[in-house]
Amino acid sequence: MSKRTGVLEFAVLGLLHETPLHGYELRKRLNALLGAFRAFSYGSLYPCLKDLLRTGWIVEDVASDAPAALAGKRSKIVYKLTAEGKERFQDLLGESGPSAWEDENFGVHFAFFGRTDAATRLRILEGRRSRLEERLEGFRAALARTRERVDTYTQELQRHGLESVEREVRWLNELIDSERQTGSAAGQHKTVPPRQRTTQPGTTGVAGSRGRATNEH
Amino acid sequence: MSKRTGVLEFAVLGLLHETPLHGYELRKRLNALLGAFRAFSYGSLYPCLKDLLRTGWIVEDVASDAPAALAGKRSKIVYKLTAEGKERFQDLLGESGPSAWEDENFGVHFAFFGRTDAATRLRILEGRRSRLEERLEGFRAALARTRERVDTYTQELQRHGLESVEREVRWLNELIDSERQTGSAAGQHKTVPPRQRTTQPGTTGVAGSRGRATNEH
DNA sequence: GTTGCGATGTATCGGGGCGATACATCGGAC
DNA sequence: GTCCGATGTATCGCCCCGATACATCGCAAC
Repeated sequence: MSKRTGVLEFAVLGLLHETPLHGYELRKRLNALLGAFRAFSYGSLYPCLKDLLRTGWIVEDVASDAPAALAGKRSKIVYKLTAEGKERFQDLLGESGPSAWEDENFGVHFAFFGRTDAATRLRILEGRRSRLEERLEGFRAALARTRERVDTYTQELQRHGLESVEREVRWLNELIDSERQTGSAAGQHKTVPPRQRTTQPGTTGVAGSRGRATNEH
Repeated sequence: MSKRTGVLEFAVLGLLHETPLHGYELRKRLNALLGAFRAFSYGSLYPCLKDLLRTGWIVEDVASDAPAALAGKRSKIVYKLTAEGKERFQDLLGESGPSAWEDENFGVHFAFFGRTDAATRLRILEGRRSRLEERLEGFRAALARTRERVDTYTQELQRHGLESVEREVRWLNELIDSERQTGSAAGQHKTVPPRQRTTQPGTTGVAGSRGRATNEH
């Protein structure tokens, strides 16, 4: 218990920040929130909720589902954020160091960009980009080193990975440009500008290695 | 122990199939072999080697590193494949069911395509593709469902993920076309045709969520 | 009207694999 | 002569996933 990287904690706190929820619904929103980035299972969620309960960031509430329902059975536990929990979430939102743009954490931070300070957003985006460029170097070096020494298909796999990261860098560049324009020029649009795709239609690159979820069972 | 999905076991067997290796070198090649697909640490490798030893797929050999070196210290344990290990590897190579194209396994199977039967290759590629197309449906549905209900940045994340999978499907399509041409027309080229990129230069999409490695520490 | 089934809902257990860590030796730079 | 980074072997804590087990609800089929 406890050490938990924080991504689950962060996401739960953020979701509960808007409205109290019970586990089942929470998980669905969680996996929608994080998109293809990653997906959590109950085996992670419930232990995490217990921790959050223990530390006092959230409290549970046996909801009278329908007001008219007779008391007794029909549990349905609703979790809601405490004042300390909100404070904690704000702290996490403010993070702009390397931990905010590492592989595991970037996705969540990005998902909550709507509630993040503009300067922090930009710093995270740029940190992420330089992280990926760093990795790109390593990839290119590895590709050059192993060329002619490994299987053709292995090379294809490496090239494939390389191009994915390249695409992700391009994606970040677009986002950074958007942020810069919005930030300096007009002062304050809602979140991100209309997003007129520059030229080529496909650019991104996150992709999920860890299992999609969506459909249970 | 034991239940091990098989990807590590598979990769180790395949690497050792070419030449005996010791742990350190094995890990480096492992992570080169799998490219951006995934990266294993010693915490996984050594326990796996123990299992393989136990089941008899491999044996260890205290290598006389340089022939002239005096015996005694300087351990350097070299692992080599047994006949049973080779057999096991062949069995794994022949797999063409769903397990061969699931997220966790597809990468390894692909990495060893050079030693895989052409028909099996095609079946795996096609299985993978339909798996991804299935997922695409879910994504699109989720995107439509959550639109206007979630954060702008969250939507961007979802779109990003969606496009990544779309790109991966295009990549698979190219590969499948290549396989088909090679297989029917000329009978037998070495592995994959010269790979003249059709039109647009960027297409792939695997990307790594789970940590790159390459640089230790 | 009851039978069945899929969605909603809560919860735990086993264990795979990662990150950190601890050592030890080697070759070369300074 | 010594410091440092690469080579090398190995373990431990623990996060998180997948599988699994229940229980209830609404609703459609028969």
